[in-house]
Amino acid sequence: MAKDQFVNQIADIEEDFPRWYTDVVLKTGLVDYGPVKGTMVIRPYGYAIWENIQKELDARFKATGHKNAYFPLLIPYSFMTREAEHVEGFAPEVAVVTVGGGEKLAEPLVIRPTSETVIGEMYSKWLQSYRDPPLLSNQWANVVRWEKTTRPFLRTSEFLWQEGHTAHATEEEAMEETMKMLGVYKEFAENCLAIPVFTGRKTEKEKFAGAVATFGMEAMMHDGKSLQAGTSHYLGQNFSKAFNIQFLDKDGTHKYAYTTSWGVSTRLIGALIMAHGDARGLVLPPVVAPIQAIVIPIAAKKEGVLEAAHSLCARLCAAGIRAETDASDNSPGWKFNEWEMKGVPLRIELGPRDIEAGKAVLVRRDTHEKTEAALDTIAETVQALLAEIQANLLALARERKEKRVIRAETVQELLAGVEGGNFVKAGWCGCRECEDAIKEQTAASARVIAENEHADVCVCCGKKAKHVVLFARAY
RNA sequence: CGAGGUGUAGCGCAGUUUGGUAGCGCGCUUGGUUCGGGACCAAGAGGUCGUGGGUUCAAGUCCCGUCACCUCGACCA
Repeated sequence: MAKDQFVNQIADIEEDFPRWYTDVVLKTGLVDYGPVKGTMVIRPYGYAIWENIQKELDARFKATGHKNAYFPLLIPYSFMTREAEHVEGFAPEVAVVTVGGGEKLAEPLVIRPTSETVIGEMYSKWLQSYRDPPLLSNQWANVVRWEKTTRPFLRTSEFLWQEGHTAHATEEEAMEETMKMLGVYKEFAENCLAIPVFTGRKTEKEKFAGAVATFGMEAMMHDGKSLQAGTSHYLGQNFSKAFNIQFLDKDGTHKYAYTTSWGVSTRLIGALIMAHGDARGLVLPPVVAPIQAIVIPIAAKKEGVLEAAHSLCARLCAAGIRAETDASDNSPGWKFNEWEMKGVPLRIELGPRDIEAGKAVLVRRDTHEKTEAALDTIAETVQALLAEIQANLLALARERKEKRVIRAETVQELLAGVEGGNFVKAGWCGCRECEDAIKEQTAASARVIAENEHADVCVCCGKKAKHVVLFARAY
């Protein structure tokens, strides 16, 4: 089969990955550009992925004791300035409302870039007694950050996310929460998105503005670059002091709480696309795929074919499978290509020959393997295949992740490594100068600090190494 | 913010060098034949050429400005 038979709609994934990405997100109907620079419209097919992500994550947040709430979009500008590092980090990219109801506002309002400040303000009211903590909230919301360069899902001026915010009585509990939620993210990424991730602490340079410590999960994309897929911050008492989040302890004294925040965004959809996509387009893991199985009637106008397709589809839906029938007038070949580009995990072909034989043809998106299945037991067969596809995608991503991590002893090796599309582990002395120098010479940044690993010397300055750091070029 | 590129029908593009009737492919509409890897025939609809100004008898085409988007880099969650 000729290669261009499949890919004439989108740029070559190996030749021009950025173009491939834009082609795919637009042509599969995930997203469209909004009328304002840097904004995106998340179209139904893309939003359905987000809804599936939300469903999975929300259940995990609730299982770990968090409750959903909603805090206001508009935040008094003065709130931003109460935490010194926070305002320094976010001031350059906030959107500010200065006029309301036709009149200039006495105090400008920030459109939230994140909600630590406004939630801190509320927590200071709600936290009174030592009996109150922990406060465990999550909100699903939009945030605005005035980005200079944008790409759909990866970096947009406005995006959707969840942000968890918690307040605890002790440092230990807050730290435990921070790590627990990082673990929740990691488990979700692997089991739902089929994306294995690297987790670990961020360097001072890379941490969240206002945090004591930031922990991140990093995912490897098709081109070997890294995407920060989620973060969990230990905020210490930075925000509790700035917003006076105190409680009266058993000993009769007021104590500042220890807070955390953690978030993942619609960027995860970008991660999904760039981690699993191939020459034909999207490859979506069944757990989050909007359509898990697409039924394609062959010779649909022949007596009984369309009816049989609809009834097969209804049977799958009844079994809890997200299935649809493509009853459009396009030719079967056109539909095969279209639904492959859209990343549907399983295609089911049903034609007159199949109906007569009481079977259907199943084609996997991940391996393109064709099998036949008896119509009587098709729901079970499909369920099993979807589970196999989910597992296979994770296995493939794991294999790539393991294969593409190398170790470097010199900056030259580090450079060669990232240029070859690898993540590179290297010793680091812990100083900012070396981190900056490495970034400058290799265009790679410190993604996370690797745990339980040892290196003798810093890859940059040759002094004694404090940590092993995972370096990569990043989105 | 720096460098490069692109704006012409819903989408993708040609036409701009050398100013002179607005084109092509896909898609769309109607009817018919098809259907197991992007089917075919016939007849149609659809464009103030991103935008503002200038030059000219005449501007998609030349000149100046401006806006938007894309890529790479810088900056940044």
